[in-house]
Amino acid sequence: MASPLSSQEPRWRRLPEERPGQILNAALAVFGERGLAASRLEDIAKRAGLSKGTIYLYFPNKEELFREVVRHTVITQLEEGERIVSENATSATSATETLTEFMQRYWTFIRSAQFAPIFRLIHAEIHNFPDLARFYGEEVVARGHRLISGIIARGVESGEFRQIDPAVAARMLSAHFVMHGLWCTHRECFTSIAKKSDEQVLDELMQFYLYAIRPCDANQRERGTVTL
Amino acid sequence: MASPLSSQEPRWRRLPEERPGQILNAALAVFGERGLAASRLEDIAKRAGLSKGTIYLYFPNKEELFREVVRHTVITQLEEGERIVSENATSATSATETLTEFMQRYWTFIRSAQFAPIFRLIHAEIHNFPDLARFYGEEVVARGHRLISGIIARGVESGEFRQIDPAVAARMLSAHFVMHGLWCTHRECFTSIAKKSDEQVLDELMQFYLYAIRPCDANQRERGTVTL
DNA sequence: TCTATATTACTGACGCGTCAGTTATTTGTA
DNA sequence: TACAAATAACTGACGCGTCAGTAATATAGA
Repeated sequence: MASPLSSQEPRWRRLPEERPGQILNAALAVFGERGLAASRLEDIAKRAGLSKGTIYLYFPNKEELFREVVRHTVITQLEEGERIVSENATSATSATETLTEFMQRYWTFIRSAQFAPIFRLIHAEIHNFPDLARFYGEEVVARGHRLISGIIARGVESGEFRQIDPAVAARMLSAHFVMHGLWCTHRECFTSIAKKSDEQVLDELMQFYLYAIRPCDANQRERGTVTL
Repeated sequence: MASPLSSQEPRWRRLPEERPGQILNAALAVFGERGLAASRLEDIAKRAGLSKGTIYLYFPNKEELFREVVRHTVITQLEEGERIVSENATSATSATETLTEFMQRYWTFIRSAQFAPIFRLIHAEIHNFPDLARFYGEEVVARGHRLISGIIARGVESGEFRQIDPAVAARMLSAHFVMHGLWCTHRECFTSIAKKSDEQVLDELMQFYLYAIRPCDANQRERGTVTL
């Protein structure tokens, strides 16, 4: 794997700035695969190209490392998400266009390497870390739903979407995306999507959802333009 | 909790027939709370009102116990589900009625004490137990989706539902229900459903989904009859 | 040379799995 | 019916491996 160490190269390099991030990434990967209890600090260290002791220079213990992994990952994703959304806010497009673009972004987020492990971890440890659970519920789920329902509400007002409770519609969208994301992460197990690409699945999600929130007449019109 | 033992009552009773089931139930509860690795056999034993050694009279080791917990729970639920569906098959009702009734049953299943823990466990251990993952994917998810798409297909044919790929529609239904089931299990964390009852959530699910699969004209008509 | 950074070797707690021993129940015998 | 012997069911303390956390040692880099 690695080239044989020339005697010149140091066995390791001092990189105190980069260590926390490296450790957090490695930890997310290992925690995500094995779960908190079954993950060994030594495996995390190996994955980060370090020794176990080094982890303890940056994190007080396994539990705090776990907390930081969740917080760090979630916050990183959140900022990334917010950046994306604010980019889009500049162009004053229709609610449908905004929503479509949002769904595309949302799907890439859901299908990113971080989402599935974090989701699993949070749901697995929700009993043991109520503080993280609350943090996740408030800062991620609720915040995300608020973002979506904002778009929906605008569409309802403009008549692009039917009279529907935006909060409900937001939950439905989220449920679709999260669940399909999880299934796609384990394609090999779930035959119904085994042969479909991420793009195909997204397409199905968008079509289904848009039909579900559009008023009857809009769907009528849409039907005319699309050939089955 | 327990009444003080009268000197007559034995410290324990021989119940070889009932033991496996008791152990499996206790194990599901503990595994579901703590996860596989963090669960101690002694806690499971205590919960079942037994000592640790007794577990080893019925199961070879922790891992096999886990396998059996998943298989047993899943199969039990599956049989229950099938019983319910076959009951309903006798009455020749409309696809909409069948679907509505199915959704009600499905929701009670999803909201049962067993569903959330099993879901968490399978998703947490999917990497470590590929055999269970395949079993779950084939025998539960795929089978369930086939059941649903059968109902949908009938509705499409009869014109009750719009022209939609029944397999896709089945997945969407499932995604809605599973995800909302998980959220409802942790109401305290998810503010958007914190104040809603299970019945309200089901109602929202049904209304949203039915709109999404009905043809435009049916939704038009429906709109007339329902006051918002 | 000095010290912050990293490694390696170690310790102790914890929990799985075992098994010698205990208790409930059944069966045989009077 | 009564009680002893046999058996099946169950218990809980202990051995042994594993791993989080720590102490002692090494090395990069100023």
